[in-house]
Amino acid sequence: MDPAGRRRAAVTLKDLAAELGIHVSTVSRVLHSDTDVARGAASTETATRVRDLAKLRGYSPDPQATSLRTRRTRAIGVIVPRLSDIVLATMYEGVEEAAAESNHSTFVMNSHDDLDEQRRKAEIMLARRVDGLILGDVHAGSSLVDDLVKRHVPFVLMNRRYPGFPSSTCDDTGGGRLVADHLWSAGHRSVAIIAGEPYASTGVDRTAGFVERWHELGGEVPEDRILPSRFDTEGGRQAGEELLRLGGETPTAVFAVNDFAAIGAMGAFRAAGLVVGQDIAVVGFNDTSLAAQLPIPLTSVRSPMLEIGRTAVGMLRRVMAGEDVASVRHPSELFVRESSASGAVAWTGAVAAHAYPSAGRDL
Amino acid sequence: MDPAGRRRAAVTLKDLAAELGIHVSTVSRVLHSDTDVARGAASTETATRVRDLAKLRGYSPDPQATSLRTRRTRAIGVIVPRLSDIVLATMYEGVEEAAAESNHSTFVMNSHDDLDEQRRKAEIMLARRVDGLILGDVHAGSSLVDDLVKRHVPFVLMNRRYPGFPSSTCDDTGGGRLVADHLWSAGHRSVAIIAGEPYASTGVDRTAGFVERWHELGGEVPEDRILPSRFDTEGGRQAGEELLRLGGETPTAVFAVNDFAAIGAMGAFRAAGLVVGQDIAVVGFNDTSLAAQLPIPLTSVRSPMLEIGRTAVGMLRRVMAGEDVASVRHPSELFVRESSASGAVAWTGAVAAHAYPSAGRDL
DNA sequence: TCATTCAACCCAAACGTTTGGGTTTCGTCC
DNA sequence: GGACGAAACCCAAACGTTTGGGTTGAATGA
Repeated sequence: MDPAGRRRAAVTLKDLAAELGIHVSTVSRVLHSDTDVARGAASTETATRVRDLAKLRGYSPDPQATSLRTRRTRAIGVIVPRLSDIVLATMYEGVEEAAAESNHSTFVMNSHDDLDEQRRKAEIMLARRVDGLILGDVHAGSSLVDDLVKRHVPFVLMNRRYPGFPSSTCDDTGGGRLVADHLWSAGHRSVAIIAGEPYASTGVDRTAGFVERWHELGGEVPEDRILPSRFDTEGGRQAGEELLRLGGETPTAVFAVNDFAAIGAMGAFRAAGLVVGQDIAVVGFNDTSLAAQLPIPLTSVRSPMLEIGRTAVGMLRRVMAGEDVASVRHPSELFVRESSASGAVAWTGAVAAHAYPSAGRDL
Repeated sequence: MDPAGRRRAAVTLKDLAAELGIHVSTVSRVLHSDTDVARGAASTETATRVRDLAKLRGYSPDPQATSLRTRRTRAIGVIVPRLSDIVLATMYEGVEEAAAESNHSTFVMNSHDDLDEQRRKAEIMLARRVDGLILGDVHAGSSLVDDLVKRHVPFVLMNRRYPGFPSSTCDDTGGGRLVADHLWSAGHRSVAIIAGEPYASTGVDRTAGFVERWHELGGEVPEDRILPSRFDTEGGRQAGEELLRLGGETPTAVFAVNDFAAIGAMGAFRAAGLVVGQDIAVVGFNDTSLAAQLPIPLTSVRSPMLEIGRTAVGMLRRVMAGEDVASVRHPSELFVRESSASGAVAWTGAVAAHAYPSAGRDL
């Protein structure tokens, strides 16, 4: 045992070649050959000898050496606002899974939704020579995407979209419409929206979809009832409090574009003496695992987060191959629960999971 | 613009050397020199010319080439149960931050707390030639750590500990003791514990700390009132329901070793008609951002998750340098909120943040 | 019989760095 | 005036792969 505790050097192609008495290039071709062997590289007998020894010695190619030679790292960079946001974390899980399946590895970094940090993190990724980028934090009007295009960096967007660039997102507009339909048919006419950050297409689209459908139904959403907010619980609470401070009648229903904001808003309403689900309906978005398990189960629109991540990888692979790819908007489903079941549902907590209008079953 | 949209090749040392009319090794030394220049590598004049041109051309060293030569990747691998668990995600944020500061990059993978997957993910990391590993998912009695030691792989543990190996964790035992003190002094005598997975030191230690202190105070925790559980909301709900199904008197207080399990349990209790904070006290662990914002704010022990992650990186760097390092247990703080404020606190939601006994201020 | 073909290999040059060792060209000292 | 030493460089090998192009030797075809 050496004092430094140094790891013993990994076995290389050269080692295998020497042990077999053949040339290193032959070993490489055998071990790498796409079209099985046959490629004229080696006899079947030699090929099996090579493969057997490789397995025996535990050979695994040095990715650094391979990258140096092939000019590809098989690594993709992922930038998200923050991984401690369960939505992005789940999307990233999908990314990691799909990337692993195609033998890519992933670097992920947090940008904290800061424009400078986005750029900085992207530069770090590129300095690491990633083969492509997945951006989960694109801001409306950001110039970063244009720069990346100019530099011929392959990338796709995830979670948030940006017109003109390929993205893997939820059908946020459609999701907003589902919520409008639900609340309207439950008899609500006075509503408010906790709309999220204005630079994020998610919140903007969900809000737009809701408003659009609400108008179609004959309703109206006053401007001052659409409150921007952070996406976290604290942001939802602040927006909820703000809403209560506004003059005029308190709305009978609130659509928060994010489950966490919804939870914060519920806290604010409860603190003001309102009973969520009776005095005021609350609807969230994403249907995170929490929503159904809350003391007052939260109505929410389920977005296929894992799938959004997986799709992003597939799209990126095609972009890296030079293909043109179209954006994908994954359909969403509404899950109605006690938080918006308007008094009819007993407060015993029995979950009435009648979905509306594109029904989904609850767990 | 080339048809494949190929990225233009990055500028290399050779490019710079050619343009300056000097040798590539000189450029390398100038740009790399730890002890500023002076090293006899080049004149100060040449050095500035080199540096200026490098900046101008946007030179950034090829990490693959560097790694190939130096046998170090400056990459560290991180394995966690799942990144969609906000606790691990936050620790990872700390890891990423600290790693970036020392110019390391990080790969992170999910093991889903599956032993085979742990091994598989570790192998993938090692195949990528990471310089070291941070394991956030070690299981009690796992043989993986021993194997890593045998293979001289530098690693540290995070989040969960394993006797005999360096780990960066929360002082889980102490946290459990804080909860015991709090509940005891609030007058509770009949308690139950939702204890988490038996293979995770976090849950085990928190439970042990609680029980230990409870005994010191003269209390008793019946065996059947310590329920194993998953760490998520669903797991907490199941354990809560199980608890209510048990015969005998319902406990007046429940300690869940994790905020999410606590939230699930709160749901179960409410569904049974119990008012959390009045009929039954609930305490969680980790003080995730949700806890304070819940409709019924949750008493919780705050663990410094970010710091745990940062510390893990510092420890790993020392392990990689061949030093011996001792485990670090980060102290925790109890934040008392309405969920365990035993009726005295009004249900208006006014948060009474009197901490006990090692007080912490609330946000 | 001899050119041709093919299988089964080998050769060597890259990819971009790092680094242990030269080799000049001075200025200085004795 | 020659030795010496330092400053300021250059040289070349190595890290582990990949890959376009050899080179054999035997079998085949006309």
